[in-house]
Amino acid sequence: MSSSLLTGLNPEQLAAVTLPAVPALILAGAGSGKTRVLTTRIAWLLTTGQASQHGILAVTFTNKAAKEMLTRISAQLPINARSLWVGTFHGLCNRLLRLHWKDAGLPQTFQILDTADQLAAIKRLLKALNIDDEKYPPRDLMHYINAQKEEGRRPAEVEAWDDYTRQLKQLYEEYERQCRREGVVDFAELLLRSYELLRDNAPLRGHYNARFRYILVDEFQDTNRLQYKWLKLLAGKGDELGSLLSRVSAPGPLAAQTTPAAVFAVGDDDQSIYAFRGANVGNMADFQRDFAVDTVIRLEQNYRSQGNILDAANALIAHNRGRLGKNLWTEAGAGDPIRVFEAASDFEEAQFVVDEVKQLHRDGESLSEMAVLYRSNAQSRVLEHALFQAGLPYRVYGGLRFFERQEIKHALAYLRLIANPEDDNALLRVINFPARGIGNRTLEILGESARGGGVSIWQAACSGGAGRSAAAVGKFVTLIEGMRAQMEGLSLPELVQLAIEQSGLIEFYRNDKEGQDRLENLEQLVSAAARFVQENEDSVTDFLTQASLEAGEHEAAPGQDALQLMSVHAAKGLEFHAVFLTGLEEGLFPHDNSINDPEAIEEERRLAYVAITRARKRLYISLAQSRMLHGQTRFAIASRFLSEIPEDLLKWLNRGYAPAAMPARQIERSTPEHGMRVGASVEHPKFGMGVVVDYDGMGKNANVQVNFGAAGVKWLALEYAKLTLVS
DNA sequence: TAACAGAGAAAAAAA
DNA sequence: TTCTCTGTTA
Repeated sequence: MSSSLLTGLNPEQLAAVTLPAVPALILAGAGSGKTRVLTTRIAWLLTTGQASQHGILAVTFTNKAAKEMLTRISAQLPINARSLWVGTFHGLCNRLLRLHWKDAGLPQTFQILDTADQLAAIKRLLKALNIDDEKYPPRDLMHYINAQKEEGRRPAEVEAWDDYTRQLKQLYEEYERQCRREGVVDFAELLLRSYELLRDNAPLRGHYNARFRYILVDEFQDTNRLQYKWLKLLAGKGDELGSLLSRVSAPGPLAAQTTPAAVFAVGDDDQSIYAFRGANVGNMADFQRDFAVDTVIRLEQNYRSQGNILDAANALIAHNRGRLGKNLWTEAGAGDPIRVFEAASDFEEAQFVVDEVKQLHRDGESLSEMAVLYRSNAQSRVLEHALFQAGLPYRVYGGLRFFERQEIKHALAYLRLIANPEDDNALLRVINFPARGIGNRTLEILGESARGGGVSIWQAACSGGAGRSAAAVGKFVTLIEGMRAQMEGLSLPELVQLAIEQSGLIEFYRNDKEGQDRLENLEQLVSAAARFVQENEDSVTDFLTQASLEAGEHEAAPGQDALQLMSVHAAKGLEFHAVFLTGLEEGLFPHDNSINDPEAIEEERRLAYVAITRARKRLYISLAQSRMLHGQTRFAIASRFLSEIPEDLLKWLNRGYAPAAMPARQIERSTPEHGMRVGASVEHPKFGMGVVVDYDGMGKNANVQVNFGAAGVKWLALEYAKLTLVS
């Protein structure tokens, strides 16, 4: 049985899959069969009887990855999906907290705030405390609080050195109080609370240490500090502070005496592209040190891309310093060169993509096997326009997901309110939606009376005293109580139906001339609830939890064969026959905001590496000399990343094109006497290559403004600056 | 209370 | 350019 499981694995994959119970770091390059190794290892542990379904925990970052893993395992073995702990960090923490809500100090039916809910809660807090939100922008405060939690710090552990930080700390504390009062937890809290639960409860920790002997981690390079600390605790590696605490509070035999679980960490430092949201690549080194890892396996054979594409990726990423080190190779041939197109404008670039896609499609490639990637979502507009004109079907990834849509959030807020009237967030969301005559003034009065009495807004609303709008508020209270009275004996989908009808949401969107899509989404919500009770229990809390933890897919409904448009971030983990990597310009990719920070540049480079390694057979790289950005035409030079790819791998499709062949659109200014027209390429002995952005003055007073990319944008006096015209 | 106009900002994103 | 937020006006 296990022999068939292992056939087709290469030596490194086989070694990883069949490792004994030791901590191991698997450096899995792009396209090296990482998911296969993870799932086969689980299947192998189970079939050889080394572990029971009970004893394995596997953690990922996205629901998609978790589902994929479960699907693949069950294709190899009959498993009980419930007894296997496979899920996202947040999903697994939620599972722990639901099981041990009492020990964790949470109400049994605690609700989960997503980012938008959290921000709303913080705004409300600032208003209640009368804090100037100019001085303490809600968004900044949210980041501050989340950052503290991700470092594992409660307000008591936060250092404050001046009035400003003391205030931040104070606000963090008030925010926690508010969450506790309302019975809600945010995403970071799921992690932190679950971490503290294990840290402070020695028997419980001992139980899970004894249970999960095998812990597998996917995308390890994306873990943040708290996630790593959580893993350490769960693996029985203790936490200096934690074991100290438990030694004081629980003398006697310690859980720390159990042998640590075998942590199988799979990651790729070269694909670490989420530092901006707290990912800490340093966890890979920490892991090796803390767990005394002496098994590091490199998966370097790539099964996805052809040679030239891999060579380009390897050469590019070699410019980063401090890598753990890896070099992808393939048995496939070199394949096509990388096609490079330098367009005069973003319009021309889009047209190029359209023409090539059409050609490939004519040659028999399906559109869904082709992707257009860009650094920032704003770039999709021009592309979409050109694709639309050409009548090519396309699908854009990004934007709002199903459970993030306003109509869905409104409907869920009614459900939340029925389930828990103390939920001020939910109440404020819908008390006047659809409009029922309860305005700001009324809400202020309600808010003050709630605060004064130390009660929820719901209770304040029930006790009347809402000023002139008392009648409207009373009607709202009656509405919600009416719904709650009727929910007895209703199934979840029936309850959803009831909520969207009686709240007036359906009627509101029916009368709204742009509400058609929203109506359909509300209907889909009822179907989603019906599906949920088939696959799970008929529980409102569980449904609301899933809605918070799984906001749904980013893509538009799949239907016909369509070209895929997405940001490079969104493309991670995917692969395509042909990839168009667009906008390879200084200032865009790498982005302006990264240009002065060497670490940020390295992350941009890893991002480019991820983009390149998405392609199987064909890779196109394009750039535009001029581009409409923020309503203005900007000129840029080619990205440094392009010059970091060996020339012999590149095939320039239009190098040395005649400016006359450029579409009329962009350069309307005539060429000045010195020849440095806007858009011209120039070279400076110190600043290197640049592009002329503007000029003024004549003769001895002539100045030109040049964008040198990395060296910045500079005004230079032509008389003194040693500028030479290149093109 | 709701609609509207003007100002200001604009990288990426999972749970 | 286009979206979001805020303050003003009907």
